[in-house]
Amino acid sequence: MKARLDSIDWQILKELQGDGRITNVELARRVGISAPPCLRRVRALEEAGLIRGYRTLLDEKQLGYEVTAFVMVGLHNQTENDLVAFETQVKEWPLVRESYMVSGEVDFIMRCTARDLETFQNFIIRDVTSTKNVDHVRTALTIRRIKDEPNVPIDKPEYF
Amino acid sequence: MKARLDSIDWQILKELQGDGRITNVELARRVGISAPPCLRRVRALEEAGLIRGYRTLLDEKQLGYEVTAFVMVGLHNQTENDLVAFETQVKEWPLVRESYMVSGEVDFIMRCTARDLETFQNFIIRDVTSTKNVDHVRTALTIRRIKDEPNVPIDKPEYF
DNA sequence: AGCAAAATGCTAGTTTATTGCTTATTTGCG
DNA sequence: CGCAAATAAGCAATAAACTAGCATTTTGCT
Repeated sequence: MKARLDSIDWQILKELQGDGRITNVELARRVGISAPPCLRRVRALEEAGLIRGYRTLLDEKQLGYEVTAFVMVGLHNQTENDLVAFETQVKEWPLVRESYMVSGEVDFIMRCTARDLETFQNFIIRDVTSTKNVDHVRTALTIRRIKDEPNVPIDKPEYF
Repeated sequence: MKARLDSIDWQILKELQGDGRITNVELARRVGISAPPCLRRVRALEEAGLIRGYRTLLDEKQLGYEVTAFVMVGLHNQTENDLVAFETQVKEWPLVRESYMVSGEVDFIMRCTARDLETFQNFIIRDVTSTKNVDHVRTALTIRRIKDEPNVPIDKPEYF
């Protein structure tokens, strides 16, 4: 595992973020080295966990998932046991795509996707609100997506 | 553009979601057809917009981005003009990775990433709260990521 | 400067991507 | 039901990419 990333590594990460299916040859060309060392760097970045994986983004609407919503949950008790218990539950709910434990007025924020409003409402009523230790649940249905650039901005590394 | 997806298309999407860098040969093998028609299907899915793109997921922490937070913003006025004005602003903030307009107690939810807490706080104070028409701002710092599977669950399509 | 470790580029063999073409399958309609 | 058109699949061939091994260069340290 590398102790530190040089400017070529940063460029590699930047290019890969923009296009996860770029060929290694093209990637090498863009960052200005030949293909073999480029591939070795990518493998090393994967190995080090800096690259967590490669994903294909799909259009949820077109696939029949009409509803995206945020669900904010507050628990009654927040001992480590309570938190882990809720986490375990969250992981089992297929509607939950992303979830974070947060500080503030709520304990968890979850981004959920459902085929339709009814499915979502059933999920909230039957599953979420009825879960042990859940104090309050607030939902926010998304009306439109404003921005979707999950990428880290690798422009001015300020790092090397 | 295809009117409807068959089961092979669904399998393709499922496999690609799981591994965005799988080779076409391997993908074809998994879905049970030969490589050329498989590639043609993928291209068609891209063309139709069902595949929105390919991304590489990076470990933000390791890259020096310590802070991930959700910011919920409510506006004073919500005419279409006001909303669009705020959206335009959101798109220009590099800290904002994802943003949705939502219904409920707040108007916008944004997922933000910053190098450190100070950067984030400066962003909130200097940029967000001082933006025209912003009524209230609530922030929730993430303590840990519970789940991160942005993928649509393509298991029981109930669709074809 | 000089050595050791690490990284690069080159070459070549293998695998994959991609295209044109033919055959098979599905679809729609009489 | 059966035919014709349209659609999709498979095959073969070529171009491109992947990847391992090796010689060379660069880097980091004393």
